[in-house]
Amino acid sequence: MTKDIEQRLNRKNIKPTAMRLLVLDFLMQQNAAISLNDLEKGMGPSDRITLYRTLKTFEEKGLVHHIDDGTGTTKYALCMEECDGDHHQDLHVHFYCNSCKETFCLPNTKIPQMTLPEKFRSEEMNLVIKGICDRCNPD
Amino acid sequence: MTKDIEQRLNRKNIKPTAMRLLVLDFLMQQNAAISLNDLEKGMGPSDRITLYRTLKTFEEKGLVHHIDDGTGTTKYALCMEECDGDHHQDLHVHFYCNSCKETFCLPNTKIPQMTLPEKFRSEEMNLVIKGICDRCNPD
DNA sequence: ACTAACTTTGCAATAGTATTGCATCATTTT
DNA sequence: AAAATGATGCAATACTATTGCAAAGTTAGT
Repeated sequence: MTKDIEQRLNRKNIKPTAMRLLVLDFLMQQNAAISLNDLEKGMGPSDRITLYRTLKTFEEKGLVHHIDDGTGTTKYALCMEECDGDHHQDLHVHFYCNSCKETFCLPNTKIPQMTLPEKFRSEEMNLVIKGICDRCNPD
Repeated sequence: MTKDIEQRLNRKNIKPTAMRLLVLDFLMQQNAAISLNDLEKGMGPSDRITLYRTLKTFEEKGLVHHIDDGTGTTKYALCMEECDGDHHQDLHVHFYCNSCKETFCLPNTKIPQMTLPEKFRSEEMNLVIKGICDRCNPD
């Protein structure tokens, strides 16, 4: 079972250490984006800074992307497999639920094309929508 | 001259103290969004916390809105006059220039309507575009 | 297998932003 | 004029993010 986890690291040129296998495994079990704190609590006892750097490494290599959802706490989520690691702030929307306080990727909701004012050139975009997520919505 | 500044405060039900007049005056002179630090430096010697709370008050009353541009430092900018103070995370786009590191409101660039997945309900949206602003663009 | 070079990990420490508590001063109300 | 309310200033704190450095682990060359 660790095999696919290990391969996933290899495919991104990340040396598969024990720590990294554990972190990736944990990340793959999440359905919402998680903060460093969540990771620290969710994993067995492990050093916070190492976890921090593990996430950093994963991000540099294009395995995860971080989400700034406006809460002041950075969240992390796995990238799509095909993400190439450069501009993976990709074009999908992030959703923060005001009720359950979870942050989700909406991989199928893309940021629409937009015309900027004269001479502005866009390099990355970050769209966070806040509201009520599907599971918290009573309708 | 302070008259219109004072009136602007009054219109938003903000008691026009000396401090607040100064802060609003300063804000009106900016063409980019500013951080608490910018404000502190730009004003004469004044207490950082008071400035912080002044901005908070302005925000609650719908006079300014804050912008989370992903730099980790919250920026503030004046709202349009007609902003009613409730959902003033309005629908305009914010732009962060990777070159001059300034953050701007693009009041005429609105966030397009978008279809969310089933049962997701949107309450606010925050779109930050990063790139090169008009003044830094050589073209 | 052994050492050198490099990478990862863990602990300590620091930086910076955001935020609250409390006492003082000012302003408005009765 | 006293009481109540709001604003200000200082001190202190809470967090998140980040760096330095030394120890441990891994890889490569001989």
